[in-house]
Amino acid sequence: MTGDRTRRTRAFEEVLFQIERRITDDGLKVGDRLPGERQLAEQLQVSRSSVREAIRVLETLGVVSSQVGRGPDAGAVLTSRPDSALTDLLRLSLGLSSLSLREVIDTRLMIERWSAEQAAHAATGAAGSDADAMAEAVRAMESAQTAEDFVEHDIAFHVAIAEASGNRLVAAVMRALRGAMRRYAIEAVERLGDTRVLREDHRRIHDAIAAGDAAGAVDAVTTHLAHAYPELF
Amino acid sequence: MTGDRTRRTRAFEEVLFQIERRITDDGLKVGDRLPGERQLAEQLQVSRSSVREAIRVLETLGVVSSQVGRGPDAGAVLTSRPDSALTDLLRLSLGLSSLSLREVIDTRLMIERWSAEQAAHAATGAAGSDADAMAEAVRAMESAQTAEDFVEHDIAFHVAIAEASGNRLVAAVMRALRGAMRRYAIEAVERLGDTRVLREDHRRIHDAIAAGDAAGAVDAVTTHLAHAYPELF
DNA sequence: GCCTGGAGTATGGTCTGACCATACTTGGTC
DNA sequence: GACCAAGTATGGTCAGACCATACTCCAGGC
Repeated sequence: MTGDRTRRTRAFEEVLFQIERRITDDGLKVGDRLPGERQLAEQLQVSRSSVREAIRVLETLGVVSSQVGRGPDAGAVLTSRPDSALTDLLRLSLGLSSLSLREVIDTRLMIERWSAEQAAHAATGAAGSDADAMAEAVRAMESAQTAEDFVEHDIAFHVAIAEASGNRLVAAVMRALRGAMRRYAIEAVERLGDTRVLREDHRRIHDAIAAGDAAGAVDAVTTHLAHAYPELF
Repeated sequence: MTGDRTRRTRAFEEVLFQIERRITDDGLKVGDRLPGERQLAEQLQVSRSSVREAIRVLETLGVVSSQVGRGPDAGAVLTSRPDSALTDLLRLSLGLSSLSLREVIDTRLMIERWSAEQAAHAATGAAGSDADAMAEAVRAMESAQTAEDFVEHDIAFHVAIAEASGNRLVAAVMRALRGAMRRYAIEAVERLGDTRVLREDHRRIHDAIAAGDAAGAVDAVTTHLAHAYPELF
């Protein structure tokens, strides 16, 4: 017989399960520390290597952050940085061609339209820091000299819109999308040469959001993405 | 001085980098195999533990799958299962309270509306298997006896919509969202008791998509989510 | 010639124990 | 009180061993 699908639970998976159980049952919060690797190994009756592999998984998922040395901040501390995990995931999926650029860009369009709409609705309230970030990015793009520089601030601008939506999950996905597409974006800007159209689009988006004009913001974003990816429309 | 932020790159991170370089440069595809752990360790001049930690990271990201034993399928094979990584990420973020249920549900609403619209547009073409999956899920929900059972088929139905959109990234996010929310969904169904309204909503969504009525599909989905989460509207 | 069963072997999974670099903690010295 | 050196707990890394698994190969029997 070949291809038996059942697989024994690996030791590090049991460690993962136990750590997650502690998080949910003991109500651990961001900032709390996990026991040291050696201590955890003894408690769970596994080797330190297995504990390390489990912690590596959690670190990959952005749930813990390991610090060497000694003191209150040393060891495995619970954090929350889902961005890098999402970014790595998308970048690798693109590299493996198991996702097409088209799919990523369509997703971006969906998020961006939604974020712009939400941000415009929220604009009447506070949202000061996000608005500042948008304005700052728009300004920085005016003086960008290289494509890398331009894209960096372009990313900051669009991420600021997503953050202004008030939804951290959507913002995290947006950051991941742009991070994974960074390389392609730089190439696209270099190919384009002139960024005047893009910069004008940014101003329109910013103005519409600041004015609380949701429909206008959605429209401006849609136009902008069409300019940025003419080959897909 | 305290809190120096610079950190030496760890050995397994170098391994990660090298593996990713091979994927992009050598054009490795899903199904291709990586060298064995021992061989990789020797090639990169690191210990096997470091190689293992790198592979564990890639496995967490759903990029490789490790099989023991010997033969063509043994070893670390490149795959593409971003779902579990996304699911774990969301579940842990919810457990750590670094994401609110509100944010997850709002994201779901965004995705679901978009997917329904796209699926309706695509309905004129083939999309046979997704339509089948939807119909099958609708049928199964009629005969579900327990809340667990109902939610299982409910998830299948909504995932089928996302898949019918034709965007694998959106579908993966949808699967992750529902997977991470499974527990809450079961509780919600138990609290609700009567699922007639939900089942009627599903039929409306299904009919609208099958008829290619995009606006109707979006509307039906919005109504459905309002029924499913009355406390958020 | 074909099938069958056992030996061989490459794979990941796990464990042990050691050593290193880091960074805080402690305590002594001036 | 300020400063510096020893102590120590932490993660990071390595080497080497052993196990379970699952395929490969080959000898033997039919």
